[in-house]
Amino acid sequence: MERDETYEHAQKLLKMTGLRPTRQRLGLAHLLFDQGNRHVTAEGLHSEACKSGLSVSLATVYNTLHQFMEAGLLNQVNLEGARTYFDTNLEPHGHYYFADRRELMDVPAPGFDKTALPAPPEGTQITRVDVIVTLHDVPK
Amino acid sequence: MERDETYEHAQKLLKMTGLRPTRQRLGLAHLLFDQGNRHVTAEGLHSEACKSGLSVSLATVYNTLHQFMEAGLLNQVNLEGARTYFDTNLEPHGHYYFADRRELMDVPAPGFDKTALPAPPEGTQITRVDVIVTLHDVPK
DNA sequence: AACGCCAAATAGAACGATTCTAATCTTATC
DNA sequence: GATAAGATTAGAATCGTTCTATTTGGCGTT
Repeated sequence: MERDETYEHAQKLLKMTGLRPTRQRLGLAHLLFDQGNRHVTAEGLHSEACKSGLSVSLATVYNTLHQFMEAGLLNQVNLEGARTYFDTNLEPHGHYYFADRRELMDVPAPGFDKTALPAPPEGTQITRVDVIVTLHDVPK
Repeated sequence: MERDETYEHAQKLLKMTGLRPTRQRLGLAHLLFDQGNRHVTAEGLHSEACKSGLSVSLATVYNTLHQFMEAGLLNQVNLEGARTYFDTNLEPHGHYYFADRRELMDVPAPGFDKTALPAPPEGTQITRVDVIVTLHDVPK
């Protein structure tokens, strides 16, 4: 019995967004959304895709990640060192950044209340709130 | 009566840190610390220095900003787009990021409690907490 | 004031992550 | 299966930043 490669779930997501279900987008959607919440970089996802046998260029990975962002399927996380991470968890939450390992983890309880923020200055509106807790290994 | 260019305050700061009071470091310290809290980028500070008649290279601005960080005179703020800002406000606080203007402002009341964060995972310690509230102009 | 040592400053090359460009290939439609 | 619009591609270009090798400058000693 063969492995099912129809990517039903990914198909459905793409249909929702109106993006054409190309081989690359399907494969990337599958990697991103069919295994629980993830934090990926473009480079990371690209090499993962290549390993899994999906032929896709780095430029397309960038394009696709941005399109998924636009479509509201992903969130961006910005942190030190120019590296951008993409997060499949759409709930409001914070992040632990394990600096020594360059890895991200959701903070279960962000410990801050978005609604408790002071009203933003006149003529502006809040578009995102990022809470990043940077961690280093304790030297022993 | 001539303008006083001895930069007393800057001199004092450099003495405290043990960094040699070179012309460049004095000038930059003066720009950074003698006019209230500031948020600067390396590029921004460099062009400001040039305009004010201080001859300094971009590399030196980067070096100096990092040395001031090491010395605890500055904090770094990381946000989208690979651009790093340096902040002279050393108190714990959050930031508004005016995305349309690419400008930073301190958030008077951060609206979160650092102590309310869950204990970090075993073997790690919190080295920084960044709270960034991104704002966009309201289209009217 | 001249000497010399070493830290600091410099220009420009190198770098990593990302975006752009122009050509080629796919997909959906007729 | 021809067509047009959209998607993918390799590689060049860009941005902010760091590195490198060389020159300059601060400062304690003669």
